[in-house]
Amino acid sequence: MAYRRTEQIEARLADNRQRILRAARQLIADGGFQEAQVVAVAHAAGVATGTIYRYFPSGADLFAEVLRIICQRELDVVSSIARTGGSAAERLAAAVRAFSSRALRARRLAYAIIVEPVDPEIDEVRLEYRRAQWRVFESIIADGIALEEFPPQNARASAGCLVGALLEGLVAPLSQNAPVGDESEGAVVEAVVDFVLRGVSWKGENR
Amino acid sequence: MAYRRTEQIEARLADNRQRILRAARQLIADGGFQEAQVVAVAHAAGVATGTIYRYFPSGADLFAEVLRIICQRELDVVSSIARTGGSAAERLAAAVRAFSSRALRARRLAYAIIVEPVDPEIDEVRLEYRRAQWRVFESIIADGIALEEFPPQNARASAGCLVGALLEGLVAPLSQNAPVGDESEGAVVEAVVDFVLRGVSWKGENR
Amino acid sequence: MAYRRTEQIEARLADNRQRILRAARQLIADGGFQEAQVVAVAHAAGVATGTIYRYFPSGADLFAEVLRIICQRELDVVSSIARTGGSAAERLAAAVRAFSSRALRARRLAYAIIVEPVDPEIDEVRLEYRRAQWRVFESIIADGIALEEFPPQNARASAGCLVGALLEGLVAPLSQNAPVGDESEGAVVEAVVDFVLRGVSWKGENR
Amino acid sequence: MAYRRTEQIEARLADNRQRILRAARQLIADGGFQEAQVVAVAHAAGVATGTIYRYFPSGADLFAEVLRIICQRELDVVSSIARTGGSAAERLAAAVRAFSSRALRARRLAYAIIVEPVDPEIDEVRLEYRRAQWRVFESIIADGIALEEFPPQNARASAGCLVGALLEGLVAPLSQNAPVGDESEGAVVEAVVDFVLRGVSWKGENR
DNA sequence: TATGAATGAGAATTCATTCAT
DNA sequence: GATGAATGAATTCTCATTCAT
Repeated sequence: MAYRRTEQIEARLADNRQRILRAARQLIADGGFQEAQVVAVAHAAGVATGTIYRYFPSGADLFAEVLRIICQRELDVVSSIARTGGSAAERLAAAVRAFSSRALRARRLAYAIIVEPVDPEIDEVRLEYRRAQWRVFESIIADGIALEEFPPQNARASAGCLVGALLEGLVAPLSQNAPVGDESEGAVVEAVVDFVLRGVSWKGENR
Repeated sequence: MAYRRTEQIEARLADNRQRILRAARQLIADGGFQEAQVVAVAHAAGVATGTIYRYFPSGADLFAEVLRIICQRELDVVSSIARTGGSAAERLAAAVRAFSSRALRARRLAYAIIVEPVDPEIDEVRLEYRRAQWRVFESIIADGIALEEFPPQNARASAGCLVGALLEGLVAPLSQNAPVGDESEGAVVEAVVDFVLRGVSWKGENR
Repeated sequence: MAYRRTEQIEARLADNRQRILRAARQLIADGGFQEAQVVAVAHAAGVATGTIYRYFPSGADLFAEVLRIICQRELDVVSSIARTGGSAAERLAAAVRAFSSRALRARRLAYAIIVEPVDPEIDEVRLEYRRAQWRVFESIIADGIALEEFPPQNARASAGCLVGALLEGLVAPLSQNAPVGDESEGAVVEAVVDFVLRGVSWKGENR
Repeated sequence: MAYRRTEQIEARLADNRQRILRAARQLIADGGFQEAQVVAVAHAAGVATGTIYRYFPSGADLFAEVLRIICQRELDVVSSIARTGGSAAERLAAAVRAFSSRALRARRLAYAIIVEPVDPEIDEVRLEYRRAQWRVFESIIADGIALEEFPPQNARASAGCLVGALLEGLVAPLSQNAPVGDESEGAVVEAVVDFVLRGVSWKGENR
């Protein structure tokens, strides 16, 4: 009898794919890309090693896909906030806070996504994500400039600085257990928000 | 006749060590830590594999040493500028410009140093370097706050943001051949300088 | 269809393990631990190097396991004989003969097991085996002392001497192709039996 | 001017040779053949690595020579005692005690010499030494048989057993930190002496 | 002759990928 | 399609021996 790709089979396939991706994500979140080896992912997903290669051309592709999914979700959250009403400064602050709070909730994962590269192919995805992040912030900044809420500036460069400030100011030190001082995390987030808001804003006189 | 460790021999030994370090540095600059394997370094340095181990306890130690040297040099340059006279803002701008111009000269290397970890031992060095960078900028900011040149702020957090802004704003995109726009590099540097200066400064009113 | 670990597959796995152990044993028997390297074992077993590591955590573990198996078998034979009925002297003689005849059948191997250490981990197994051997003979001697079949003596020290006499009297010279004289092996065995029996027995007068 | 091998030069050469041999001996005594690497010997002897190769064709030859010297000395001591007056039993006991006390004084060395092989070439020397030891004891036993002090027996086999009993009874367990009981070393030596004397003597009746 | 830095073959181990079942 | 044992190239590190100075 001929082979039929029934709905049931389709469902099982999709399910397997999901389980693999989820397992990989979990492993990355726990131990970074370093710990996420193909065999380990297979084991965690409850499938055989070879099965991974039915769904992904290679281990690198799998991890790139994981990264892509996570990044996309983050980006969606941040950019939806960015589209909310309010002044540019308000939208910027909200976006920064959203990014921060999410990153702080899953530090090891955030570190792996943002800082820990392993493979050029994976790095490529990471970079794409960063560019997308830049664009989200760039558009808010550009809006602010147009409205004269922010001074004229290279919006793209400022967006880059902003993203960098977020990453370094929040993710890197926290994920590394490098204390930033006695402040609670919330205070650090606010300090970062202040910094980046000043960074894009009109400069005052000494007072 | 007894063997003498003549100056010539000393020179050869020192030279070998230098050649190994330089070869390692070059390989890292070209292909990151990924490409920098002990055998490859030996080959590039024109020595045998075993020779590497006469000068360094392990491959990781060699690469950590490379990183340490490069970072120290960068740090020295930036911190010596940070100690020069002038207002806090002037010193900050000078330090940022020095950092930037150097990083732009060796992008792949800067990327490897700053972003690409490989080994916990190496990562440790990288992290120390970052903390040192933070401290340099933190002290300038603290000075500025004391002089009321800058507003009250979490100097350490601001320093972190500043370092992040530098890394992301300059190193990461440039080293990845991701164009930041049509501007020349110099313009990007100035945009970054503007951003971070605003980031630490008094905030003005909309105008 | 789901993968089933069928009996056939189980058999193949067990067979592989056996083949690796047997290949290792053979290599040790031929050239001692010196010649028994992981790659050589893999080759001899007809498997890839990596396969060895599916069955054993490390090369040392493999070789320790080989040693353990061989030693255990020898010990079982000798100690089962030691538990047979008869006078202490009869049991001792029987145990010594059993040990000897087996050792003579595989000299190089016996030598490797008994004399040739390579690795602390392997040495540990060898040592345990010797201690177990001591205990077997010690208990027979202690029985003989209790029954006044043997004179009072340090049973443990005597057991050590006995084991040593066996090893040196039989294994070492024979395994090294050092002829012990014109006698057939059987005669040597009997000479050793005589020696150790006298060694534990009442001493007579000159006659 | 022509090169002259003056007495002074001869002396220096002999001195170097001695220093190398002594250093090697010391290293073997401290850490066994395992620790005695050519470079380490050179360092300990205060000469260059290459110098070793002026005096010995290879590392193995050096260590074999060390073994030869130590063994010869032991043999000389034991065999000179064996030639002293007294009954065969007295001479045997004296030789065994001499051997034992010397071995106990330098256990690690004794272990290395007797038990720890490393290299076939070195092993060869060890074996020769054992055969010489056998012969020393064999001749005493043969004398005892001729005088009817000892019963007829295979003198060579008995000598082998005797050597084995000594090695296993004294050297192996002690050097391995395997306690032989609560007895002091002296008691163990005496137990071994008793065993081997009984081993070569007339057997009595149960009493 | 003496020196000791350099050599490089060799040994152990890892892990992405394949393929017989 | 799924399985997971098997593969083996790749990598690190060691140490006896050589040879330019």
